[in-house]
Amino acid sequence: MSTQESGAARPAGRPRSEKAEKAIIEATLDLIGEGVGVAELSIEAIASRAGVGKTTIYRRWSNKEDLVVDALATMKAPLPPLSGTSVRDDLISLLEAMRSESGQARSRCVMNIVMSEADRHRRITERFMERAVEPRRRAMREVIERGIVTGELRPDLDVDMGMAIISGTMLWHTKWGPAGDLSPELPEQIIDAALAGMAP
Amino acid sequence: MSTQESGAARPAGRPRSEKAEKAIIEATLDLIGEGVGVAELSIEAIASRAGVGKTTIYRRWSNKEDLVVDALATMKAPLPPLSGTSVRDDLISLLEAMRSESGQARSRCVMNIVMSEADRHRRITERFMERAVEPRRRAMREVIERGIVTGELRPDLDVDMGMAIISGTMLWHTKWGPAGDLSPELPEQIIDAALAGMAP
Amino acid sequence: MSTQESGAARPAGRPRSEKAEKAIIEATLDLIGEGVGVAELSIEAIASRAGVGKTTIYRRWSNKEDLVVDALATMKAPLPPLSGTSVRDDLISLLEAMRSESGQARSRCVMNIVMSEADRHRRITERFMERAVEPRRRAMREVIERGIVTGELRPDLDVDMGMAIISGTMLWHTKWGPAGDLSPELPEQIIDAALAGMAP
Amino acid sequence: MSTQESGAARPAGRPRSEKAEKAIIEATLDLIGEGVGVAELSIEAIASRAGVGKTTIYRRWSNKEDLVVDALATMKAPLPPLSGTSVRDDLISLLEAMRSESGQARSRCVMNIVMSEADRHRRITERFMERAVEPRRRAMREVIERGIVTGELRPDLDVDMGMAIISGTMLWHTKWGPAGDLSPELPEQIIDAALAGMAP
DNA sequence: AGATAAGCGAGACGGTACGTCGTGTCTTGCC
DNA sequence: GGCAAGACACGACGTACCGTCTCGCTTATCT
Repeated sequence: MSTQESGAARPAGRPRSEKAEKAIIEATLDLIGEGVGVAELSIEAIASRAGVGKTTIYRRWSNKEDLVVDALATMKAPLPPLSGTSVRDDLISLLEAMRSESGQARSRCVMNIVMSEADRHRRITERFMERAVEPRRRAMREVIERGIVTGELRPDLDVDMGMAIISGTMLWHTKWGPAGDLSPELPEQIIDAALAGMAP
Repeated sequence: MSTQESGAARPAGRPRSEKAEKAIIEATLDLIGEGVGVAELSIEAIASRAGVGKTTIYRRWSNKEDLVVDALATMKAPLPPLSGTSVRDDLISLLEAMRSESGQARSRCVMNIVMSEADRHRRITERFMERAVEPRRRAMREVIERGIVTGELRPDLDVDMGMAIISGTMLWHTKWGPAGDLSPELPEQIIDAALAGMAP
Repeated sequence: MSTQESGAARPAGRPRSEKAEKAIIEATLDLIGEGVGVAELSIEAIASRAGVGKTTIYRRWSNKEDLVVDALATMKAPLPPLSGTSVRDDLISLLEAMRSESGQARSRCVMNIVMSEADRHRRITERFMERAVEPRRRAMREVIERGIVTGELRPDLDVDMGMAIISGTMLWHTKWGPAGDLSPELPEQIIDAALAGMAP
Repeated sequence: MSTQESGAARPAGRPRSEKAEKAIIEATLDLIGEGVGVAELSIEAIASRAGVGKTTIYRRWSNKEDLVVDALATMKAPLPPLSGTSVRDDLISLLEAMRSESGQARSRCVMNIVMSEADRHRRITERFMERAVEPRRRAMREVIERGIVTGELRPDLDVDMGMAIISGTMLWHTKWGPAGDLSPELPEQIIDAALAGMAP
């Protein structure tokens, strides 16, 4: 990596340490992954875990929300490859990606935060949705619309409602389903039940 | 009333004030209703709003979680009267009850807490589910099972999955749907979409 | 102990328990004797040690100061018998009484309180002086005045100043003298030194 | 002074504020000067009056006693200039200094505390004695020893007893004398009475 | 090479809330 | 009506973090 970007006007003085920045983000996600909520998340703990002074954090983010927004935004949505053989298979793949991700502590905690802070810290939710949820949403929409075209799904299907049914049912199981990890058969079961009302 | 209850040993000293207890619970729900999360919820603020000393709170609940558990548990589920004319009507009534409740700030905040604290404060969720969610769940199950008997629903319908679809889709709209209040037509739309896959 | 005093007009209801009263006073003096100052002296501790409810204390004394005043007032000044053979002997007897008393923890603590609360709780001091100090003062004054009459002391002696010298010197040794108990020879030494300036 | 002491390792981080330290000490003495005893002396009140956080106090002194010890230790003994013309004049000067000081509320309260906490908080007394009482004691001893050399005082005089008589008599008047301020003639009267027994 | 300037770890700062304890008052049921 | 027990509103305790502010360095660029 070049130490001299040609185009940008560089401010005087010592440049900010990228290493510190990464350590801070990582420490934040670490703590979140341990189930620490936004409120309990203490800047002091982040600083200490990142081996960094508090000033170094506050110099970059003016408050905790901003930091969390940026930290969560680094979580990307690893879209599964879709075989394209059938709508059913692709939808199952999408749900299976969600299911396996929900098995990881960090992802589950991030999801909790995103959902729980929806009211108090709207920006956290918004930014995260845009970066991490929207791509999946788009993928699911494409699959469904393709299904309508191919005749696998009813032509008068309300796409939004269809997506809501699939995602919502999955969400329901994640939050209220029997404790412990989700069964591997769940995506298939959900899709089959949902398709029953969508097939022509 | 007899001054001498035979069975229970009445403890010595001044009995605990029911008034104080109610004021504390009410103040807690008030603050929660203003969007204060469990973490930001300060015992000092509750005490002050309830016009009560902190000791009076700590005498009853040894920690914040216990208090919140009890406070949320007082939120009862006002089950709507079900006409019983058809499965469709009854399910719409159930969803409509949820929709109108989600319009109230306090209920919405309570729901947020219950969902967000699911990991950190499992007991909050458990107790609330048992007191407030389970009755509705039972009602919905009865409606669906009755529908199977009357032939309004497919005889081989997986009741649990059916409930997950309906509740989950509603939940989805509550959390991720277009901002602002839910449309009054939503319950009807959801039920119609869901029934499409459940009708015989 | 009779439960029925003949003469006094008796108020209705159960008479106050003399036993409780004594226990309270005794507990108070006990605690004071352990070096607990007026401020640290907790009504709760007194009640608990006396095996008495707090109400029983507050029914009799409206505040801590009143209780302490009464408690200290029960400490009497056991004036030593004065041989009367000589002024010197009598003065030594008086100081010796003070010396031996200062060896008892309770007396020493009481003295500390009386002296230290002089400003804050003037009534404590006043009442105690009147009951416990004044009699000794009077005794010493009589000895000195008798000495003037008998010619053992200078006829132009300022009696008040003489008393101040003797008592003050003793007080000084009590508070600032070498740590530990006062030497048995001290009274004699003080009186001899003081009489040097008082003899004719 | 060099800004770079070679030997001492300067601790990292922001140095402690001398201003805060002084404000705390001053607030403590202020409150003591208003007659607040050690027990009633609340750290919260000191912090508030000093415009300082409680932490800033606890960072320096782990308990109230330590703080009071340091606060009282800053009270210096402003020794009066001694003319040296005669033992009598010098002793009167010393007593006069004590008298005028006892007119100031703060000094009087400090004295009360030092005397009353002698048992409970021995360190308060010890440190204060060393810093504030010992210098005066030394001055008085020098005057008296000089008097013995010059022949103004008896050669066989017990110096310690002489000091006890003078200081003790003064102390007596301070505590038990007629209420209100001490008479301006008192020092002269005491010294004359005391010297009567010390002159050759 | 030296001056200038911002970033850095450390940690003190004025605050707020914590959960505990003791205050003086009150409210029970028993005596 | 006295009594013990103990709940009550209140306020100080000593602790933990907050977000801000100095410190003495270090690390860059610009003379």
